[in-house]
Amino acid sequence: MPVVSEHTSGEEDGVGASDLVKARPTMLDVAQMAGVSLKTVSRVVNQEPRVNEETRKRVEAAIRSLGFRRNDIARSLRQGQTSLTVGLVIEDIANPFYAHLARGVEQIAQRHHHMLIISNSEENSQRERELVNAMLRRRVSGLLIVPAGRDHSYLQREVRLGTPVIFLDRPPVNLEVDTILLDSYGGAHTAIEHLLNQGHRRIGLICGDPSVHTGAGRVAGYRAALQEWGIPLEQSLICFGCDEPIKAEAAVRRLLALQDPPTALFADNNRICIAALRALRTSPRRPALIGFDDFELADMLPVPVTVIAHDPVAMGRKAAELLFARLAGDDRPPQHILMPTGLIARGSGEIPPT
Amino acid sequence: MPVVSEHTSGEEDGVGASDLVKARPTMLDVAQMAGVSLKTVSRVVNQEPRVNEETRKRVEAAIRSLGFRRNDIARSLRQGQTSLTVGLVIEDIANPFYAHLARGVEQIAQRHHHMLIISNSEENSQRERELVNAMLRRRVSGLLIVPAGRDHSYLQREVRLGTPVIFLDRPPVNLEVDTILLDSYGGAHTAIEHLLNQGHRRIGLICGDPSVHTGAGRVAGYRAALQEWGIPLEQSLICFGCDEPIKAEAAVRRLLALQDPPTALFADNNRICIAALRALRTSPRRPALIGFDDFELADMLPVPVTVIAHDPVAMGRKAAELLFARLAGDDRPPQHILMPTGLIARGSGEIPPT
DNA sequence: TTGTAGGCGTTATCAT
DNA sequence: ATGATAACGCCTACAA
Repeated sequence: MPVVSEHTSGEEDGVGASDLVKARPTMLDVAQMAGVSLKTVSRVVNQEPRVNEETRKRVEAAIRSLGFRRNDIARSLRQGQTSLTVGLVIEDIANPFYAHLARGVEQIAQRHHHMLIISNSEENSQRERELVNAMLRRRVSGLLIVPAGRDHSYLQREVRLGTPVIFLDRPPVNLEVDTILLDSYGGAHTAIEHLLNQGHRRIGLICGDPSVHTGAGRVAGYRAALQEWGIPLEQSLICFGCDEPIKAEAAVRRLLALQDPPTALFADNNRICIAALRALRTSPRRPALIGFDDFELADMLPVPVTVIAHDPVAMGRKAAELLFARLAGDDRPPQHILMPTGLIARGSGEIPPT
Repeated sequence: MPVVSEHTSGEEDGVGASDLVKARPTMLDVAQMAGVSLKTVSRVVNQEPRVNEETRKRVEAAIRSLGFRRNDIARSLRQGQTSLTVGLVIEDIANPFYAHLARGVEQIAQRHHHMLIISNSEENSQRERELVNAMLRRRVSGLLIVPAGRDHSYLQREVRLGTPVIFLDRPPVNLEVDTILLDSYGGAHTAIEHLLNQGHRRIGLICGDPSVHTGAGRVAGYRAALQEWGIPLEQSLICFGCDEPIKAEAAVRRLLALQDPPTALFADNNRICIAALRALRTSPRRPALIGFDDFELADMLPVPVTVIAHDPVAMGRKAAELLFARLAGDDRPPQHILMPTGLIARGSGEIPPT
């Protein structure tokens, strides 16, 4: 891996040769100053072995003196298809789940001397596609996508061309590539079973779009657990479309106002869970509550919140590791990885039915 | 699970053909297929005006058929110095403050058709410098930096070369560039004054490294407010070096164990504040508490937390807007912008002294 | 150990 | 309206 020496400073920092000021020095400039050929500069810059110690010193002096910095754009144009950059498309970096995901990705990217381009799709499939295309035009080495859209056939050609693409949190549609998902089904199943074990029989479900994969998996887990216990599904206890906090709050209030309200709630994700907590604050009732996704301060709330937890940093790391394995030649068939979840009992999920 | 047919291609899969499969089409390929010159393809791709409608259609068909995607690396090599990318160096994207900052930056970057490279310095000045250099080698259009290091003269030449550089949250050292800071002094002053107004006279301060600019400003605000009220500074009430949660927790416990413990605490930032809350949980005492930085769920805790709040998204936006103004030719002298802070009283800061 | 020639994929310039 | 040719800054291949 070629590394460039990057000592600056030591130079005249006053006004200096103001004509030279606006020109970014190239290897040619360095070569001329050092009295060698461009190729020799290239050798020094890329720490190639066969360079005379004398020459190297002279070139390095010129590099420092000019403040030369290798142009990685030109480098990657010549050298290969890649720009030592990976692209990450998420919904919103301000959501801690994605921020942690990004953290994990970047840890691995740094290790492989890659930088990370992050873009927010805002859950808009049109934007997702534009962002992906913009990244591909910039020739990212690979792509990590939390998809918003429902059709990813537009990536088929790119994948065939050899760009590693990995889907996170939600699977691709019309595309067969590596996919890393949370065990939504298992997590939801565990949560519901936990509530059933406490004696709850009427369990409300507040979730977002059930046609999104994560939503579907969690609904399926909810259903399966109830069915295993022989408890009939009650549609009035299931609230869909609660993606925005306001809708989730309203849903909770509606559930609690039912003639025969649920004694427990299961919240589909961190944002919905927090919205539910806000709704509960103004309610006389105190149903049990379990949320999918752990979140900061969950343990510090008046009733500490029981959650289905997982490790988004590990998920990001795993995805990035897989991506770099692909870049290194790993050509196994597309992998489907399920990240485990676990219940953390803190109190809110252990409230008995009333 | 939808499975996609994976025919490699309709071509003969001989040795020669498989080479074509791996080749990303260039403008030349498109030109040949459309029977025009490379330059005409370029005109179509870049939506230049003087192209015959007929020709344009033919070229567009070829583009679609080949799945051509302009190589922005080659483009920016030729066209100018920039890669339609801006770099953002922060401490840790998993910290909500930085995540929101990044969100604001990206909003503006998207508007200017730029992508965002984000990197975590982990509060390491060496890493900061490496990341900055890596970004400059990639010829980012501009740089947004939350600095970890204490010397930024290494950026002087780059700044003189015309790359806009903007410092966020902390000022540069040995470098004169645009800087956007929080009003640390004013925020801390407001917080302490608020506590003094409640009757508190012994106010503990838990902060990180006081030589970091934000820390220094907050300490100064603390000092000034006390001095204005004629209250002598007591060193035993001031805890430095509490960057890690464990240290902050220990500091709080130590303060509360004093013979004459403080009746109120001021926490330097969001992480310290949360650490303080954890320490207080196991303590019989209930001092008042105000934290710098708002954080999610602060209003939902058993004692809702009074904070000095500000708007990190707006800060990111402002920084990015300034950056693009610079790129557009704005050559005013380096700007120094102070983002306002405000106190949000929620309860913890209104506990009376005991 | 060092240098020369050519090309990566695009855009700019100048013809036609 | 279209095309030929020369850059952009670097690296690969191949001499010297």
